[in-house]
Amino acid sequence: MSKVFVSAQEVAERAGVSRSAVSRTFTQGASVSAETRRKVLEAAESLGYHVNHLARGLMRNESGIVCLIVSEIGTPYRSALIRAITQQLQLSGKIAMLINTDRSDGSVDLALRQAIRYRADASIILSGLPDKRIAQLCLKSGQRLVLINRDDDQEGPLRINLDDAEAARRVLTAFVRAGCRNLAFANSEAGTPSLMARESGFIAAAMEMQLEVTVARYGHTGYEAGRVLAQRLLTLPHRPDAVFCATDLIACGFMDAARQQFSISIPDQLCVAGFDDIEQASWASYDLTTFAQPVDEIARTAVMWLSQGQDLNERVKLHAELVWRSSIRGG
Amino acid sequence: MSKVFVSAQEVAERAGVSRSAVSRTFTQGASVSAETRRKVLEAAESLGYHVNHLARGLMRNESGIVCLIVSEIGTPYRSALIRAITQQLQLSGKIAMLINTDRSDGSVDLALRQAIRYRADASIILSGLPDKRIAQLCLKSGQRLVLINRDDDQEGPLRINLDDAEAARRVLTAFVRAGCRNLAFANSEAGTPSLMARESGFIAAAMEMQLEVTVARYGHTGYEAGRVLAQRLLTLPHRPDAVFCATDLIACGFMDAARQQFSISIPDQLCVAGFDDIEQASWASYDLTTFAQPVDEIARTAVMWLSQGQDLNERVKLHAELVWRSSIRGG
DNA sequence: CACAGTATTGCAATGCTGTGCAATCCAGTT
DNA sequence: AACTGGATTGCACAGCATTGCAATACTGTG
Repeated sequence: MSKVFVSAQEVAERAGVSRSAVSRTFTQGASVSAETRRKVLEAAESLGYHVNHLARGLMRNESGIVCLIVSEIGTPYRSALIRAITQQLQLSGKIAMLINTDRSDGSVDLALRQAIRYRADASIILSGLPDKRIAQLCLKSGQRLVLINRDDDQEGPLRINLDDAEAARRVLTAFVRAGCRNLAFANSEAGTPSLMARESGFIAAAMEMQLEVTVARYGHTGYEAGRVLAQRLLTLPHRPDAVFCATDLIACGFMDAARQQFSISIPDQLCVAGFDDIEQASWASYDLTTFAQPVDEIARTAVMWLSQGQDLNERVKLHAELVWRSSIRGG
Repeated sequence: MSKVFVSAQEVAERAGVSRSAVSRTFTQGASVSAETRRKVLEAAESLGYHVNHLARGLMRNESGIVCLIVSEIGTPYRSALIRAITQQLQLSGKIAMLINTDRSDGSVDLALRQAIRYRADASIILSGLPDKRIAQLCLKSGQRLVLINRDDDQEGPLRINLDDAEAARRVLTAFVRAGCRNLAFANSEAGTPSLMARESGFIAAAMEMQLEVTVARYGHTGYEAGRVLAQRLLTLPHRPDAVFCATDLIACGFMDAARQQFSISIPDQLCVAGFDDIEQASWASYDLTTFAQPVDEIARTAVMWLSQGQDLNERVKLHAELVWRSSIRGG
């Protein structure tokens, strides 16, 4: 309980060198003789010395910390993304600070303030959008910002998005090829840009083929919403024979309700598509045709951008690959 | 790209006070007049000042950082626990650093070293066990350690575990009451203490009732393992009529394989129980009887212990509540 | 052996904040 | 008016590591 970390000073004394020598031993590319280095490392090892990154960050004006601002951490897609990002960050010598914004809604701003306090080199935002003023404050402080799947026209941050509309078009083609004419779109009420892009992309593609789409929206983006949406859409006079769900979680709920409460056989009587390719989509009970979020590519893109000095204010659109499974006929 | 954070010095100049006054304004319980406070806050707001937690941590010898050392972040149970812990940490004014140890295997030690470098006040370990020497180093530095679900006899850390054996006993009772006699246990090869405790607890309870248990182990703890285990156990001459799966993920895989490949009806021909109560266990396709990991209680216990000064070296056993659903007959 | 050139090393300043200590201010009291 | 006690305030040091600069050690060459 003494809380005594050993400092470079002590290592220096034990090794019989100056404090600078210790510092240089632990700094990439600094000039130290092999002999000094050996003595320092030995002393450090025996005392249990570790460079104090707080002090280093203070001095270098670069903490090595990257803030991950996330809501709904327990969700399959989010947690997969977190996994990928932390891995990439660690590979490039940085470390992730995780901020959970599930509580209130001003909390993204709170999170960004926290990021500033710890002098994070960057923040990666996977939940709501930050207030423009605070985002500017971050950028002005030299902190970089990455927005994932939340389209925004602010200048400065890197914005990574998927080709949602393109994906929606492909789903439509698949549905039509399977002989479906009675289309539906199952969405949540969250209204995030990527969800809305899937919805409007789907509707637009349908319109080109003279087809109509019944849209239903309900609650948060999750399994339960899928069940409720199934209740709504499958009790319509013209029952849909194909439904594109805005996310896999919604699709799972939808499929379960369709089978158990309406005894509908998938894909014979109803074709279903999802989005995200969460692990559960591949489970035998669902075997859902869906679009894979390129989580590793997203993570690589974000972290690479953080390491580069130039090219602020960029916009990247990544491709979501169709993963064909048995929830759509034909293929 | 200027990377210029505003410092207390600048705020002091703008407000026409000393730097100490600024510091005191942002320190709980320090003595500042209302007028000075007002001037400081105003200047701080207009300049966009935020206390530098790196410097504060350096000075106070208390960074406010808690390291979460986790493997398999994308897994439902793990991510739910991360969510609960980050929430609790934030409520008590701390912040989580997330370290992903999925890569190599010495990585828990690497992670702890990282924790020391950032002078984390504590580390919470949800993955492998740390080398004893390094754990000692952490404790000696005044860093606290929490081990969740990984029993270990080291002195110093808080160890939080569940009553796995007790749970196993209750499952057995339920199986017997449902008329099952041909018992099986489906485990992974991971061999973590909690998994093994469930296994041996189940076997011990069965033995008391003169029943035998067929044990199978395979691969990592996940859905795929469940499928393989089903292949093995359901092709035995004496096919089991009840199986206790070490985790819900295994149970989901097991159920899917049982139904689709063996056309077994659950719970009529086979009773299934799981452990963790992940979200998917409540999905209609599974509706799995299982034990709820008290994630919020775990998180509260851990964070509370971190805030208290005394009582190092403690051992806490929490209760996993049975969640009764339809995968076991009767109820 | 002298000298140029390079590799090491130590000094001291720097980054930012918290806090003990002494000085100062203010209000209230006799 | 002098004095007392408490609240504020500023000074200066501490905490830890990085790094420019100048001094020193070392290597090789003519």
